[in-house]
Amino acid sequence: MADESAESPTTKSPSKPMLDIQNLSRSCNEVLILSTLSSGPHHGYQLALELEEKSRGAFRFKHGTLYPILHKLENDGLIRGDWLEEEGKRKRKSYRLTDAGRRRLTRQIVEWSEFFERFFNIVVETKR
Amino acid sequence: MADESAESPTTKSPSKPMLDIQNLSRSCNEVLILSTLSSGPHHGYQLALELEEKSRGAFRFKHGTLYPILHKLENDGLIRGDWLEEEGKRKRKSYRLTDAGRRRLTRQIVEWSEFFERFFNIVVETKR
DNA sequence: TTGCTATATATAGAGGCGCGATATATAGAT
DNA sequence: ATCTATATATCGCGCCTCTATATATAGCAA
Repeated sequence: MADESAESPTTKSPSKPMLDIQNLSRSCNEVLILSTLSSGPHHGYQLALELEEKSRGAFRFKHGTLYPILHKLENDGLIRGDWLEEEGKRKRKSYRLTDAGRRRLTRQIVEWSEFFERFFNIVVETKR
Repeated sequence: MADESAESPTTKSPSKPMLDIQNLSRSCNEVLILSTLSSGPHHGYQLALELEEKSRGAFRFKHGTLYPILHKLENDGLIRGDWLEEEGKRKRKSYRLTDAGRRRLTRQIVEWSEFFERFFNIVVETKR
């Protein structure tokens, strides 16, 4: 929980900070899901397939990982899920981004960019 | 301690590797430490200070995180620590990279590069 | 000398999180 | 009738980071 509700959403200062290392996995999963949803609604199973395909096998979501994350994101108001029941199809839960989710995605991308910059700054410099 | 001793270190196919998302935090901490050590020996406390400084405050190692990692890295043979006792100084444990640690660092950098590439490929593409 | 701060290392306990395993259910192919 | 792919859900294990605590010494100030 404990989200960014304290800071002003409109006047967003870009100096704010950073992803902490302890949350990299959680945040990475979140961004990948939100990113995929930003191109349109997906259901869970489809999300996992698409991410695996688009990453050429690199990002494989396990079911035991994916569904709890989706529930959490929905609970946090970042995505919304609606059950679809179509003829001749298994019923599925179609998720789409909320406005809050879209804002979160934008912010997360900034944070990841900063993280990468600093990370490689240190790693490449010392390695060189 | 279940490391990668099973796979051949020399004949490593570069097509396979990749960081899994679940290990991002662990691996990030590892790379930052190994990178810093690649420029010369450091003791623990000094590592934390230097990383915090070089990242302009972004990467802050807590003691409870740092020392267990150092012990693990030493246990895995990636770094080696020697106690230093100098006149008028607290005794410190000076760590330096082993050959295995240097190899691990090189490999980790490749994996992180691939990770970044795929990550941004997905994130930027869908966001655009 | 007493106390405070910075340096320096160590570890136990708490909490979070992904994953493996397992369960349920249906559509389509063999 | 059985198997596989689709589709969602949840429990418990294990790993990992953090907080808190402990130990120890050097240097400085009261």
